[in-house]
Amino acid sequence: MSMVDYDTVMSAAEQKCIQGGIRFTKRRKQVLSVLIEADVALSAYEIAERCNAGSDSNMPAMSVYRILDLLQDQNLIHRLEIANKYVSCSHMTCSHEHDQSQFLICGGCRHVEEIYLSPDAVDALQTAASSAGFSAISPQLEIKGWCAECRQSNE
Amino acid sequence: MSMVDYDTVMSAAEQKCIQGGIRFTKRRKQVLSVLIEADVALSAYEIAERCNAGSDSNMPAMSVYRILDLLQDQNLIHRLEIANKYVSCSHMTCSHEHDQSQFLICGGCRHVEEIYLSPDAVDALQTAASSAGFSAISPQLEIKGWCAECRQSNE
DNA sequence: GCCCTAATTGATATATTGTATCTATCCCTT
DNA sequence: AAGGGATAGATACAATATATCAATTAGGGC
Repeated sequence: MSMVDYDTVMSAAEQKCIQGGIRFTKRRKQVLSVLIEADVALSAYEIAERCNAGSDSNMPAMSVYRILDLLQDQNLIHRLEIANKYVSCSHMTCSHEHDQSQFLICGGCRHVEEIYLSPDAVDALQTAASSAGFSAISPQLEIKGWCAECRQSNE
Repeated sequence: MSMVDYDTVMSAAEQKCIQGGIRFTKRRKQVLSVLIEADVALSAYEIAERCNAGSDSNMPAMSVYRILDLLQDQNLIHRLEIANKYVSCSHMTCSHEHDQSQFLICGGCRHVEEIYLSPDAVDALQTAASSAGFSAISPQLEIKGWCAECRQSNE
């Protein structure tokens, strides 16, 4: 997320919260900051740790969960169910809606990479899902795989 | 799994275990039976409960986890990471290898449906993964979506 | 500015999922 | 029958997540 100016992202986030009818409080800023500054996906407890690292702040894990739910509702972060971890949305400063996002998650080291599937590929998934009686696939796709490093060390 | 004769499946499973150099013990049969007879994906603790339901059997959850790992190694079951649940493999009686399997998981009710993606669709995913530095996607794909019922009740 | 209300946070308890470790038992081989 | 590796039992505990109620804070109308 260091490709976009931090302040720009944070004020875009604030706007989204206001539009969503919620406040962008100190606590919420703190959690979002940690995710924006992290270059990896983090668990809720890891986020709490980073919030508390070397400061007088006392962020309980329970608050982190609460805030994560909320940030997710505002489309500011993504929860990766395969990894049980969270990442900040890479489209926070975009004004238009992003109805699709896709993540690759390494089954070994749990490294997460955001990718962009062709509309055709997404269509193929949607078609397969429809045939099975599912009216829609999630706009957020998680695909497990193996990064080159983990692939090597496992063979 | 009721489409194939239970005994046929179980003896195929036994063969796979023997070929894998492990025993097909009473405990392991018990866990696999529960999964074969279930028409939904089950959590480890749900499996333990079903093992113990109305009998003198005492299957601890810890044993279930151990056995699930083992059955997975023999390709007899699948662990669905999005749902934190397990299903029996629908190809247990096949003699050839199945290097791909795909599951749809409802984000609402967690209903699981096995689907079959076209090789083209899988290729598209693999290509996207390669571009992102992943050498391989998992042979087991999990796609979250919404079944028709849950879709309705959420809108 | 003050009060009222609703949103937010704190605090505690507990549920759920999963791993680690050590001991006891089983069963195959010789 | 004995030895040894595989399997199962038992216990503890780590990690992830939810529920609930009380305390506090912030914003809007007066």
